[in-house]
Amino acid sequence: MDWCYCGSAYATLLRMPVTIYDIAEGAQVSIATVSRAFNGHPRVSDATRERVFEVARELGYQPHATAQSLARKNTRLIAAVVPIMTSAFFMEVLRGIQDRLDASHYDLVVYASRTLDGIGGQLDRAVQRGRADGLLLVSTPLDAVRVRRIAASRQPAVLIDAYQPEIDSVTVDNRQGGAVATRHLIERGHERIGLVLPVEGSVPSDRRRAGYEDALRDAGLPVDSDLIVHTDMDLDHDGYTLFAGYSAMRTLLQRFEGRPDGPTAIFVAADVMAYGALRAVREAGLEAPSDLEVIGFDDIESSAYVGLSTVRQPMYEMGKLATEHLVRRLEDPGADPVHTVFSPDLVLRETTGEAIRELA
Amino acid sequence: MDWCYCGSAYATLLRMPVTIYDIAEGAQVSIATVSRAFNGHPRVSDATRERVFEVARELGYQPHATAQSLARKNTRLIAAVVPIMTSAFFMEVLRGIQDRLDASHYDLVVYASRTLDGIGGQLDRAVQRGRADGLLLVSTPLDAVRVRRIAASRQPAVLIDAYQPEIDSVTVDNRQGGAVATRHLIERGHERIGLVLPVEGSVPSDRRRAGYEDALRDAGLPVDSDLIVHTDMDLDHDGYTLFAGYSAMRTLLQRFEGRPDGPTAIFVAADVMAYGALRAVREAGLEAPSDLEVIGFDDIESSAYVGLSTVRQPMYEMGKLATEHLVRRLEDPGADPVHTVFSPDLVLRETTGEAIRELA
DNA sequence: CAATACCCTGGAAGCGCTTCCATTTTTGGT
DNA sequence: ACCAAAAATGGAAGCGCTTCCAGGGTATTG
Repeated sequence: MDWCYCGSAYATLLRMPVTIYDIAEGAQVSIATVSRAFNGHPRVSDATRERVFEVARELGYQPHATAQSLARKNTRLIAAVVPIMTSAFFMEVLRGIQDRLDASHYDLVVYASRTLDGIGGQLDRAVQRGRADGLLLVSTPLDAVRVRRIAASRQPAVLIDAYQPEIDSVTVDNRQGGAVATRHLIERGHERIGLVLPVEGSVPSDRRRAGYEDALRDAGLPVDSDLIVHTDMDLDHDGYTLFAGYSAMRTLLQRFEGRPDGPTAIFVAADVMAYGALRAVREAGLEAPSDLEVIGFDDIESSAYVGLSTVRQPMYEMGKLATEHLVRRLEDPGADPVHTVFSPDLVLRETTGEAIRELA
Repeated sequence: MDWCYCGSAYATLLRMPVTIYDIAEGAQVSIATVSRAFNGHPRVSDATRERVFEVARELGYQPHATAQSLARKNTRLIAAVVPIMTSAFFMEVLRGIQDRLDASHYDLVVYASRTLDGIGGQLDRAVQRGRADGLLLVSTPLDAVRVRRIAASRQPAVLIDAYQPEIDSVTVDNRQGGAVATRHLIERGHERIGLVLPVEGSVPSDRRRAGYEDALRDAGLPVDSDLIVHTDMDLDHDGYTLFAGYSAMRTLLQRFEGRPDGPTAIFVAADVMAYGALRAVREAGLEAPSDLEVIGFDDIESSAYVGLSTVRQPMYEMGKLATEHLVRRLEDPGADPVHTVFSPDLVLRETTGEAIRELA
């Protein structure tokens, strides 16, 4: 090599970060050319490109992400806002998001909060100007103010498991799911069907409850509020926890203790909660499905092991599709909002009397 | 108000993003003063500060995160690199990280990959200059090259569930954990103890195996490789899956079918896998713990429901503590590496013959 | 009342990159 | 060999903020 990059050598000596200027100096070109070479711009001669890369490699140059973001006016970051809630639900959605993002050049910033209250603050951080290029909001309830703030932020957003007319969304039909689960129990001959729910006010569970009532009414059965129980504690994940299901189920069991009109089947609004409910059932000396049939909602991974009948929500697919929409909208900001609604599927296993079958 | 910010009004009209210049103009001060006001700099008169905030609120100004990052030379972003592996494990660690981060001004970028192969690329993205201020590497095996690259990136890093002499780390003593689990089975009178492992080469599981062998040797029992089985499939999460446990267990069961020297107890290297293993046991017409006792490793949430005896790994605490270390190091870059090793705890439940007890 | 100190504020230089525009060099056609 | 067109390159202006340095105003002190 007959060129000399004293400046760079000096920088190296001081362990200074290597900048585009060092490369320019080393390769005897302008920084504009270095930039173009690195960005695959066509108007750079092969010889120059080679030389630039050579020097860059030698000096261990990496473009500075923040500087690129500022100059390009985009961060290559997607923000996902998540109230952890059912952690398994979140995990699956996140997997879907990640998988789609892997194929893009976006990285993922996760804003998680433990409660619905905390979620507002997380959202605000995510929406900060210059933080991320797009927003993925999972199970995030939005008031009008926040919807406006999101619109004002000019960041494309996609809702997952939540709905707003003016924003793209990917949801599952919770009401239909609730109806499907309940109808299945009805078809199995049950007339007294219990319902175990997380805290009041959670939108998805309210809709599942609506579906439950639909199915009962369609079958000409009464809706008995004695058969419905909300978690009153463990608000940590909005009541979508094993323990919340356990304690709610105990409440229900105790309520009907010694009475002849107790439930013969239970619809639990989330699989994690159903695990807890099943535990309570066992502790009461009862057996599922012989004494009490149980069906959940979600179909998280371990439900296959537990043998829990449930309503499957395509969580992974929802995350993936939402990300797909977001990435598309990032490239083409116009276009009307798209709303995708998945239909939940019934998955039958032991807890509603299905025989054990092989996994996979 | 007697001042006028025509420029700002104009900007608002065009829906241009509001910058520090608009605020400066509106409040009749320089941008330097606006910046100082927003950063809580003491040398700003109360009157000026008020005026700046007033205008900012009116215009809906938010500082531009990227521009701040470039000027401040820090991103207020922490990168967490995670091979998803046992998703429950990851979730718990992530919760710990998030909880600690909530109390700071850092946001979290998650780099996840499905396999150990993919993790390298994720790491490279996370390490990019100007991307994040610090690194949290969960269960990430590092070769010498990567260790050097991390050092070169000048980003503080903390390893979780992995060890490198020159980098801060938070781990659990997997070997001890393996020994604890095995010793418990030995104490319960078992002499033929099976071992179910994920793919070969996973560092934590290798150490758990070492502990298993330690305990056997200490008890004067032979290490019989026939009793040890690795997953040969489902490399998706490195074999840390329900199905991988199921299939490995089936292999083991078939191997000893009809033989009198089969295992009477099994140590499964991860709870998720243990769920699959238990399933295989049931399908074989056996019952845990009466026919076969089973102990897992991790103590993920649902294990309490399943009644799985296991070795508890304080995942949440590990994430939280690692983040604590990282944040500290971010403020004080010097200082020698700190290595924290947690001791795993034995958690006894039904699958090793413990009676059902109440939850929580 | 002048001198010293202290506060508050503004000017301006970056942070490291992208990209428009202009200029120089090369290519190809005749 | 000459000219127009195309290709390659450089100059320079940002992107939106932080922060150093210095200037000017007001308050404090001898």
